[in-house]
Amino acid sequence: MSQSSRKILSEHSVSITNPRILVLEALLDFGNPITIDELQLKLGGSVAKSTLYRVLNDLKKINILNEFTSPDNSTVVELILEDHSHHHHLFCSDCGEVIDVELSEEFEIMLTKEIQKVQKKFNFEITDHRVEMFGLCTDECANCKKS
Amino acid sequence: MSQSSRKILSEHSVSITNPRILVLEALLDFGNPITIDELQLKLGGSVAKSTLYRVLNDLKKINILNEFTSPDNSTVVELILEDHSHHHHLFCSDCGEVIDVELSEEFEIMLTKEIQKVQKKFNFEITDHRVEMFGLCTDECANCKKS
DNA sequence: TAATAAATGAGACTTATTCTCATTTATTGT
DNA sequence: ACAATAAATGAGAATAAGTCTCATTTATTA
Ligand SMILES: [Mn+2]
Ligand SMILES: [Mn+2]
Ligand SMILES: [Zn+2]
Ligand SMILES: [Zn+2]
Repeated sequence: MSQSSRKILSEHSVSITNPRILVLEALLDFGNPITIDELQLKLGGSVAKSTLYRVLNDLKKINILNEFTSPDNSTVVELILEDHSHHHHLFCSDCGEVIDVELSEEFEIMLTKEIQKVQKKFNFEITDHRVEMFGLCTDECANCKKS
Repeated sequence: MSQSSRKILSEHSVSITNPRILVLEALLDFGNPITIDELQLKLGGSVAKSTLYRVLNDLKKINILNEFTSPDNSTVVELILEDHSHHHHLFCSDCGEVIDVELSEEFEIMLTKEIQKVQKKFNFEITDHRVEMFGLCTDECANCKKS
């Protein structure tokens, strides 16, 4: 693990520093999309707040970090790994969990065709897309209030 | 216009007040998704900041306002009107413009099927979804830097 | 029109993110 | 391994979007 975070940094010609290693390892270890709050908890003060944000920006710049806003307005980040294929997200409106979702290849193909139509219609160059789904965990979620 | 904003409010049994009328008319007049900054500009100080946020929350509560975050992290709002059908959004990463996009019915049907699969797989109750597309205006945008 | 509840404005407050700057650390060439 | 140099860090100040408080104004209703 310590190896792979260093490797990731050197592969992207970014200098290898302790905060960067710590943040990368926290992200690798968690393995799922994580809010910045949770990430800070996980780091337990080992990285200064200002440095954490700087490191996250560094990772965004080298395109290995994806950041988005959840419906409750918390900032969520996730590593983009090599084996990590294109996917989308499912959000629980109650407990705030964010789940990675892969949609079918046929669906993605159809979406690509739609995007091509939109590009033409609006004379846009579309470089990325996102499908987000919102709802409620209906089962065995310890954090969801089972009203 | 003054009529329809009053009508909207009374139809939703919300009391008719000046700030609510002013905000609704600004949104109706603009007609497109608008950032809160732009909305404040358009209102030109006629509504206090605290009141603006309260009014926007009121409109969300009666389900006639949609709010989302653009890729540059500004908050965007848009009215949900009766004639306003289900649609998605296209964002210019350069000038920040947000454009309403309707995708084909076949696409939406296929997406619904994908969502059903996801519901089963994760035991979720999915209530809403969003498709977002990101890119660049390639033409005649006064605000886009034509690098 | 009077009584009552609801909404507003002004500004204080909160809090996520950015910024500053003195200090520490990583890198590179010797 | 070492010194020189540039880059990164930590601590905390600054910024700013959004919320909250409370005294005052306004809408509703009878
Ligand atoms: Mn993900
Ligand atoms: Mn829209
Ligand atoms: Zn849940
Ligand atoms: Zn543009």
